Amino acid sequence: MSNKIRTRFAPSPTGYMHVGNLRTALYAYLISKNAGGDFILRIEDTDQERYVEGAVDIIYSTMQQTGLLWDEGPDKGGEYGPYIQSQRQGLYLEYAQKLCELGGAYYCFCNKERLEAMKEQEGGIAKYDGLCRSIPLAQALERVAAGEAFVIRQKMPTEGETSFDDAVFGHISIENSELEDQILIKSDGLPTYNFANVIDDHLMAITHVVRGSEYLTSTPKYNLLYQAFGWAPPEYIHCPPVMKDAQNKLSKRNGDASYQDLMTKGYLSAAVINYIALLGWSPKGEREKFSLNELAEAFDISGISKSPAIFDGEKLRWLNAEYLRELSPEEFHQTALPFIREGTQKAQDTALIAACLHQRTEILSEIPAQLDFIDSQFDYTSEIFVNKKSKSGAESSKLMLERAIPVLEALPQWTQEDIHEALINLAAELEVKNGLLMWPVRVAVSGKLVTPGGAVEVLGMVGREESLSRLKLGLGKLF
RNA sequence: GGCCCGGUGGUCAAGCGGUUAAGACUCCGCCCUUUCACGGCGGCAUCACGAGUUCGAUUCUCGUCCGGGUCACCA
Repeated sequence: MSNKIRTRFAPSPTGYMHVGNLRTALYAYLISKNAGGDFILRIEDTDQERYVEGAVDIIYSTMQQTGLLWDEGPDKGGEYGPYIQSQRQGLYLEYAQKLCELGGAYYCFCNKERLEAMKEQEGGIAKYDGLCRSIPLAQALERVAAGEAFVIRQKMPTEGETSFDDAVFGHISIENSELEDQILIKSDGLPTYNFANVIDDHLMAITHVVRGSEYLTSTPKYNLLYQAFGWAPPEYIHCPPVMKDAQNKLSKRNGDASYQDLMTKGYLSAAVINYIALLGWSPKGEREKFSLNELAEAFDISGISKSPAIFDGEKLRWLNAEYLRELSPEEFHQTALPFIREGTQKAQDTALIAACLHQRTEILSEIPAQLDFIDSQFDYTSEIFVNKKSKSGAESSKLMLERAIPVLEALPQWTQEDIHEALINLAAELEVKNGLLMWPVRVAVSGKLVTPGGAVEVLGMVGREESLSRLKLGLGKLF
């Protein structure tokens, strides 16, 4: 009826959602949304042995958190349901039988022993020899009725070649002699992935098939299936793989690149989506930051690259930092709060801490370690009072601390404004650069060379009483 | 091994026969500055190799090398 674009993401519930999967889902989503089309979620669980409990929930939650919302799916319904392959079982066998009648497939009664023996003879790599091709359909049907075990195989042409045009890779052509009579229906009656995929994509009216490039060479087999049924094949958009390094694809076993892992490390969902969109796709202009909606608007299949892309954690960090910085002070305070509390329980003014952290945080999980000086002070030596750039040394620090302590003690209120004013005025009075005074104050209160904030902020974070006591302690180290 | 695909700086990448070969991350330097960071400015660094086509190749063709994928009753 309509020419609406329909794409689908069709994962198998076999474990975690890694970045490569997520990117495929993202591209499928973007391609449909760019054209105002529909995005369908289908669960491909035809392999009962690899099914992992809870995997479906991970798929749901990941897609929801990232905003890849589906228009039709198992939980949502739609006019092409059901959207879980195990609930469509009977369907596939029916179509396979029909294909046998059409001459595109045949029943095969060869047992696994024969197949394995054949493979062994050929040195590990052997195509099925087509022994059962010659069994007349009527006879095969009788054997099936008699209860004999069988599979259904696709009948490949033996000559010529089959080709198709991929939206990314262009024209792909494969000799038919390379193609095996692949199994469509397994002996357990369930379809293989390749078969179920074709049936479902057709029945669900999928117009654009988006998937990894590992399917590139099997696509001719798909098209032969479409042809045998007399159906129009979809557009194919094969995506290059996401790599961990030059040799290895990104995978759960290789590292920690699952979406969930990134979330616990303190990455923002929007940053992850933005980053992986750029892994293998390049926008027209020079802009790199895109929200999901902006991506949908800008996405263009012609920008998808053919070559593999290595996942670069450095750049993700940078992008994540950009997203963090874009947050309003309130938003940042809120999202960082759990991490701030992990670093300090005593601190009163978490808004001040958040404000200091805001421009220095790349990933949230780095926050606690930066705050370790607040609740308790580490021991340090007087060496940290020496800083070349501030021209600070032991002698100057001693003097600065001696003068700063009474000034701070005399402060009626421990606010950032008052502390700042008092210290700036003191420096002016002593006719020294701010840095010369600020350095010893900051290191004495924190005990650290690097802190998320200057002297004024650190005093505020640690609090009046504790700060003064630490300043005196620091001064003591200088004698 | 057969077949398919790919190869621009360390990484992501633009580029479609003539460019000083964009841009981003990283790294380095300078400025700003109350440490670090942020921000600003500047810098280092790339067309895998060899032929051919062409007045001219990063762009086209072939070969070599390197890498990936695929050849399951897995998806």
